[in-house]
Amino acid sequence: MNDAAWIKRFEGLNRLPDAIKETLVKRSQVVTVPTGTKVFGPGLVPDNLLLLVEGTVKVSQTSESGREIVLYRVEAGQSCVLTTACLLAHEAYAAEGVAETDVTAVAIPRVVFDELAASSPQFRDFVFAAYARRITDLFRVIDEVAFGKIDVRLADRLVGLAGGSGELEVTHQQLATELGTAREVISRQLSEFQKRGWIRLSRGHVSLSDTPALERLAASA
Amino acid sequence: MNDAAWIKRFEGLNRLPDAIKETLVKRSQVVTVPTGTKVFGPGLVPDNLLLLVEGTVKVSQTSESGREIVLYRVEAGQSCVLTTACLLAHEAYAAEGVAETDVTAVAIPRVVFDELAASSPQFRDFVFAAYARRITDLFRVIDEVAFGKIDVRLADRLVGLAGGSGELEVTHQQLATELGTAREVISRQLSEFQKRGWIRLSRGHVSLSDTPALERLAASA
DNA sequence: ATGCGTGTGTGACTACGTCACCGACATTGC
DNA sequence: GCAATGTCGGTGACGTAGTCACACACGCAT
Repeated sequence: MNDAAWIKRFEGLNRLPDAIKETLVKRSQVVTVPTGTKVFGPGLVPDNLLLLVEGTVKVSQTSESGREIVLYRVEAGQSCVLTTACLLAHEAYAAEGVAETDVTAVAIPRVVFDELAASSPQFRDFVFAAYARRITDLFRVIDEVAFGKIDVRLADRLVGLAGGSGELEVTHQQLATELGTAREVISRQLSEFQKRGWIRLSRGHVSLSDTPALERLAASA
Repeated sequence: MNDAAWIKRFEGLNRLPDAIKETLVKRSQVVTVPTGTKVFGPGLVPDNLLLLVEGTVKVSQTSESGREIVLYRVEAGQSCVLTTACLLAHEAYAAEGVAETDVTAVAIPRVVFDELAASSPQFRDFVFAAYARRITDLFRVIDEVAFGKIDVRLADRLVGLAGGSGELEVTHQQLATELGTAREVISRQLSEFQKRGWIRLSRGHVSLSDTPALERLAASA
């Protein structure tokens, strides 16, 4: 019962009454999945709500034509809440989630989710706040795809993905997928960034040498 | 109590127990809003969930740059459910909803919504099913904007907007807004359709003369 | 008729996406 | 070591979509 520790990681869950916390801990299960695992996706009717304790899950969508775009990432302390809609509506899911790192998560079974939603206003708040966040993310994606310039979007993504180190191991194709564009477009844009001295390129590797410059470009959205 | 008639219009609400139906009818209010009214939007924290009995609400998003794109429409028998996330998460909403026609709707106050969510599994199902539908819509928009060709998207939209009559009163600019693109692009595309004999154009008016052709193009998504 | 606001047409240009292809590099098996 | 193979990245030519700067057409009010 003392692994209730994970609850602290989740913004909205602290406020839950102790009785509810207990149910949550007792009736859900801590699971770990290795990098690359498909957490949910078309054909997989999910029957758990996942709360990510550690790691990140990349949620992306693949169109009929086979092209792919990253919708958002679920980070530690967040939940795969959009799956709940399908979870309860028994619908197939158009997007798929893949573990980008080794992931530790708490899996809340459908029935438990439903009980909690019934019994705890705070839990409902938690769920709807998570929804609001994701939907906002989707709105942002639509805005960027529809109206954004790729140099700006790419700069933004590079900074976002690099984290503190300024080093990232990605292929041009992977970056193209992030933004839902073509590999060549990314290649050319990266060359341009390199020419300006903002990054250094090598096979499967990008290293940011002038992060502020990239941030400035990204900010000019 | 006999205006409970509207409940029948909503797919998921028929299954509600009578007691719940009664609460719903008693504690919500039928409202009518005229064409053009802003139903929700940035700066307006919504405190009602609207169930549309009659009319349609157009939900669109405007980017910082002032460009606009239509996200989806709420039709009779559906609900503005995405607002509930903000409703309960107390967040501002990035999108705005405008009554496209005179609208009759049932407004469920926040507290009633919360009570129903607590007390009725069927109501929760209804809400999450509505969510699933909207989210699916958003995914479709992303897919189309990112990977779709405008001729296809335009053909699809023309057919969708025209309804049975095959006549529609829209400016090229409005169609551009529908798809999140530029007026010139629409103008040229419409000219092309006209050249092929699929439509006839006049100021502020489009009349579909070969709907099947448009549908065929739209289907080749 | 004159003027004005809104809606539409057009050409030149830029940005992005597509296609076809080639060469560089890494890995594996020999 | 060398060759075979697969992945990754570079490049030119081209097509489609979005941008910019206009000019013109129509409807309405004065």
